Amino acid sequence: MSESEIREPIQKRSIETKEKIIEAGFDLICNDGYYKTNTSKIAKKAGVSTGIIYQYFKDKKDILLSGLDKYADDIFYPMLNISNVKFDKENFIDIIKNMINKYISNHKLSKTAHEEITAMAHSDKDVAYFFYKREMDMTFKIASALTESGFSITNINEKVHIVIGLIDNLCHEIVYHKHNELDYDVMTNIVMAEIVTILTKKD
Amino acid sequence: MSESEIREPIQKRSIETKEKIIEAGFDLICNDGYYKTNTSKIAKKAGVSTGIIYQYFKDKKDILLSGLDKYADDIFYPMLNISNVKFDKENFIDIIKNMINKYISNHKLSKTAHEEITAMAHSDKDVAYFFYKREMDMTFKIASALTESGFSITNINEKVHIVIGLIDNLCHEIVYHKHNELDYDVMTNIVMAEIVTILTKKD
Amino acid sequence: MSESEIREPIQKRSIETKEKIIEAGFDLICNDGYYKTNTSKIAKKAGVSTGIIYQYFKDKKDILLSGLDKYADDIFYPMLNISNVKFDKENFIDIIKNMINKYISNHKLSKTAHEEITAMAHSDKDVAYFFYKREMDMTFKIASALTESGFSITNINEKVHIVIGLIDNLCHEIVYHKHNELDYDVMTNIVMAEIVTILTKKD
Amino acid sequence: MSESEIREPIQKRSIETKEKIIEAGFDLICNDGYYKTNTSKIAKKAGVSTGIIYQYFKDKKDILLSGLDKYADDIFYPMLNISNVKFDKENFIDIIKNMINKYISNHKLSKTAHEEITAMAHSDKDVAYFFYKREMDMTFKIASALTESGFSITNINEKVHIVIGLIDNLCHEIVYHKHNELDYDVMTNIVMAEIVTILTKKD
DNA sequence: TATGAATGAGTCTTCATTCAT
DNA sequence: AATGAATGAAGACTCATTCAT
Repeated sequence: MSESEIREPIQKRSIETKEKIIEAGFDLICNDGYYKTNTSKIAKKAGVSTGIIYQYFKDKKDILLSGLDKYADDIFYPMLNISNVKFDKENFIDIIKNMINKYISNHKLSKTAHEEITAMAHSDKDVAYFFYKREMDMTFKIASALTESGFSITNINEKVHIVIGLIDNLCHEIVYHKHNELDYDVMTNIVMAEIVTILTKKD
Repeated sequence: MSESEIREPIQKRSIETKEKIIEAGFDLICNDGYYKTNTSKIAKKAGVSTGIIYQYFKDKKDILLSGLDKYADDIFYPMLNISNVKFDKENFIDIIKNMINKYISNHKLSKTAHEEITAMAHSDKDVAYFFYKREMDMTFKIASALTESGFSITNINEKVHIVIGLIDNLCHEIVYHKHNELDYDVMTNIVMAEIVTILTKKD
Repeated sequence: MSESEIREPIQKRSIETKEKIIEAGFDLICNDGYYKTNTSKIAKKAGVSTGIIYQYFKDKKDILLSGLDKYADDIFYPMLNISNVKFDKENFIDIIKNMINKYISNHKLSKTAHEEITAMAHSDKDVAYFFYKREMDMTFKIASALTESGFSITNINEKVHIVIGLIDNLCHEIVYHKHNELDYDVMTNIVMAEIVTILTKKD
Repeated sequence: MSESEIREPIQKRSIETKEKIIEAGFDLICNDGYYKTNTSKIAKKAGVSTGIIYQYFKDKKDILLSGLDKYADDIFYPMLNISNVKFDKENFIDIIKNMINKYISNHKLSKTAHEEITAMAHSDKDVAYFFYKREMDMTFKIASALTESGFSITNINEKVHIVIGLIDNLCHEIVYHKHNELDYDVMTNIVMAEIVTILTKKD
């Protein structure tokens, strides 16, 4: 029906406007949730009119998706930057530990963001697809890093994927759940040991 | 003063009405998602009037919470029933395997339900709290079962919690993601082995 | 998507509400035009809330269509009532004359209504279809009336249809255009004579 | 004071720009309807910026009106060209037949255009006025042509006007309605005969 | 107890028009 | 003379909740 073309900004001013909308919109969605964020709030926060939003974005969700493109790596995959550091047998444990810490501190930074976005990833197919791809990307990247660092691991993708899940769960548990009955230092050590086992054991 | 009290049904008919609302509401929410389910649909499906809903429930979310109370165990923790089966060293692997299969088939049965509810668990604090408690319950139950079956495991709660997470991730991956690049049989075997390692290794 | 069922009113109150909305909506559309009439004006004029509109009507156009169902005969086909009067060779001219007068006076009564609705009939496919059917209905009715009154006319439907068009044009011209250069009495006489010729001439 | 004057283009380029806007705008309005055509689509189709539109046109409707000035004769009064051909008693029927055919084929060429513009003529007073004048123009032109061709007809304007209406109705019926119950060949013949009667009968 | 009619604030989105460049 | 970014009021429609019966 409405073939109102989405404009790809050319002028500097409009590029800035688009960025402002993404930033404001993503920020609100991360803090308040997708359903509690409305376009007028986004416009207000971005300091623009509501109308302009629909010149740069197909709809509200498009803002979220753009925000993910722009910020998801920082929020969800901060370890990818660390992984530039070469893995090697000696600093292996430390690097993993580092990744976990980085991951946790990052979760803490944007506590609600993780939750709100994760919620969307479970209920919205576009967001789900976004993460579906990212997860594989990350898996491959880490697998490559390991291989390049001299590790020779069978079924490496499967194993890395499992490891990422382990870390994810651990961090989530630590940041959000705070089950008093669990000892997180112990848990972290178990997970760390597990990771080592998975990645080094011959099968 | 004139706070409209939520009625706790006493008569049989009232109880049935309340149950019908819970069932209809939870079913719709599981299938379509919380935000796409409205109270009029729920009333229609339950065969009651919209007005009556607010005599048994505080608000729409209250229906979801009630539904969780009633159905969550079946949907999210089907292995708890299996766990009545005693663990022992010999059938240990089989039982785990069974749990995983049960878990997967259950996920498949109510594919969207898991996703929609998980989404809520990440964005709504009440639902989050519900699962926060359930997770610990399940952890303790399984830990007890293991202990009663003669296993002697240090830091058992932490380990079981990690194991549950492993299984959860695996099932989710298998049911929803279907990353073509991953071999799920291999992945399942790795996870299985991992579980055994975690639960049996002396630390 | 939105399966918000349209309610068929049961209670007396709701039937009245629905009628009020149709009346208010159709009246506004007839006076101001479809595009200048908005749902909140309709609600206000009907003395109801905007929300209730969408329990009885699919959308704004549904109100128009309902209005047509209810009022179109009075506005567009007032001659149909007259046509109950039997045609016969003697009072034939008088009856036609009567029809034309009735038609004209009716046009004058609801001057803008005719125009706005005619506009819609030319731009909206649903409204077009509504009149598509009505036109044939009217043609058949008049044709039957003629036949029953003893007229024996070949190709009667075609002829009646043409006659209706002639009357329509004449009335429209008289009511709306008022071309000063034309003598409407003369014109009426010509049209009348023409009608007689068409309906009585053997071909 | 600071009324933004509408510019009358003098330079060749400006004139071309204005023409492009008229063409694009009128084309879109004819195809999609006035309300479904927005200025940004017009600008895009014309290959100009939205801003420039308001330097040549007072508002959106001004474009439509300009389009009518430029194209209406071709679309709505194609027979006027034919009427250059002299009427005479011998080829009279053929010329009328020709006019009808030309009219019909023209309607078919721009099916939606006729409908959309007719709709506007019934709902917008400016467009209505445009056609109000054109109708008389055409009536006079054809009347003159007939007179010049040696016909001597009383009340010629009234008669020609009625004839035009007959043709209009016929064509509209044939092109848009397609009532299966009507035989259009028969109908055309009746109308043709009628026209001859009207224009030749002494009264 | 129960009904279902009614509310009205709130949502996303559109678009003619203006304005800074 | 021209651009295209920006405006913001207005529109159709939704829905959790309340209320009259």
